[in-house]
Amino acid sequence: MLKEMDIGETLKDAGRRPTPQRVMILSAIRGSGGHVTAEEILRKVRKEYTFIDIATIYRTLQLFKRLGLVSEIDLKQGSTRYEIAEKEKHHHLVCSGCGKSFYLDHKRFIEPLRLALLNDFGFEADLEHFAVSGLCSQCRASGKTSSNDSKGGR
Amino acid sequence: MLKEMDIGETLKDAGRRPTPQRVMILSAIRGSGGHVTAEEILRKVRKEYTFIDIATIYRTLQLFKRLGLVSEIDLKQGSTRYEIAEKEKHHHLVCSGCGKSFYLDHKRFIEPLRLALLNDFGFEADLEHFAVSGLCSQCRASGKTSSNDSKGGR
DNA sequence: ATAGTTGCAAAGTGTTTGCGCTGAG
DNA sequence: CTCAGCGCAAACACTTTGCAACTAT
Repeated sequence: MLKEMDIGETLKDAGRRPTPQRVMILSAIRGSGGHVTAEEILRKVRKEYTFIDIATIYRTLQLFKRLGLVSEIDLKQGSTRYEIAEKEKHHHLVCSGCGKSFYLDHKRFIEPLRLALLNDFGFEADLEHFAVSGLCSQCRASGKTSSNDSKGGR
Repeated sequence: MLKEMDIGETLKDAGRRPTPQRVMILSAIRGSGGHVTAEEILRKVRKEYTFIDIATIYRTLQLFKRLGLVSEIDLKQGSTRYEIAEKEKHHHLVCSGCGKSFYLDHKRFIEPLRLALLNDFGFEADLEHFAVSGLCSQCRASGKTSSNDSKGGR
């Protein structure tokens, strides 16, 4: 459970300033309970502070990424998403029916694959953070098909 | 071994014309021995026919995709790549050191994951075609680090 | 004629950059 | 003072779209 305080520390340690914008951006991500796009962060922060610009969001996200505060996920939904970095490696199942995403434990599901690739090919897979799309059980039950034609939605 | 002929059949069956552009685009992909970007196809085809436009490439790629002639891969390297569609499902290992990519068999490596997700979560993963980035054995041997900072390169 | 196809130019996304102004150290 | 950080506008890379001309049937 990181608290607001941390951002100050982390930023100062890196010789950066904990500006209001940065604090707002971080809490916007925190308050979203998941992974958000830059655009979504922009909208959230604008409720508090109208003048924030998308460039600031992107610059801040890059900074946060470098500092290990957030991590990036590409859910293949057009734009990159960001979430608060956690110590435990994990991935996402993204339902193309309802858009929801689910936590996928690394050790149990992904590590075996990583090891297999390493053993069989000597390939050191970078499975830091990725997303598997598909249909969640609910959507399957309600008879949706994997109408995942990408582009367009939203 | 599909031959040039097939494109004619496939297109005609779909009520489309096997135009020179389309033939050239398909053989450009074939002749690339792997997965290519739209831009790369453009360059290849232009050697034969200077006036081809990138829009035609994209339109044709969409058409080919719909007809099942090519499949799309997002190697996360900026632009989408395309390759000749094969019957056997497979994926790619993409080395972030040398850029090379390697074939990854579906049944052996990915199907187990798919089944696990289905059993454990009832999640029907759409693991059609994806790419795992990392370092190939050669690059590991030659001491490269996973300097995969994405964006920017080229 | 009719419908499919093309080149060209323009528009669209999502993201990044240049720049001058501001404000903390 | 000095440099990080900001908002703004413009640039960027990749992809899509509108349109008028063209072409096989």
